[in-house]
Amino acid sequence: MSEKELRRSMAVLPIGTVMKLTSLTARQIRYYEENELVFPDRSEGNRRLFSLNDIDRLLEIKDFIAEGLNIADIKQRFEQRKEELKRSISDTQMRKILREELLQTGRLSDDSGPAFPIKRV
DNA sequence: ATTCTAACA
DNA sequence: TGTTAGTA
Repeated sequence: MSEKELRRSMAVLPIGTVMKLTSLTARQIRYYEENELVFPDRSEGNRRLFSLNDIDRLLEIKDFIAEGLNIADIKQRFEQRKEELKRSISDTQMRKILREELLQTGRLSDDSGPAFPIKRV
């Protein structure tokens, strides 16, 4: 995972900050957590801590609600996206395996090397 | 001052 | 969803 992604997934924001950033009430934010739409961490004092990804997640939830979707609907959308991501990752790994296989066959040029062929003596 | 849980005139 | 009480 990249350094950038790690920062986005760091849970450091208290609910008050999240309220300002999302224009959601504390009640709504806690309610969405109750229904497993978001999963903030907890501090030692049992305070909720949100990450930037959580913020994005909450903003998406806000849009879905505005479009008239209920909690169950939103859950499904997120699960659908989850499956799509799995499928995407499978493809990536598939391509990787396929590429390596073609490289061994000596057909494809290795793009991780020089942009031009190296002359052999 | 903030946030948390639980509950509802 | 709002609001309020009693805490931590």
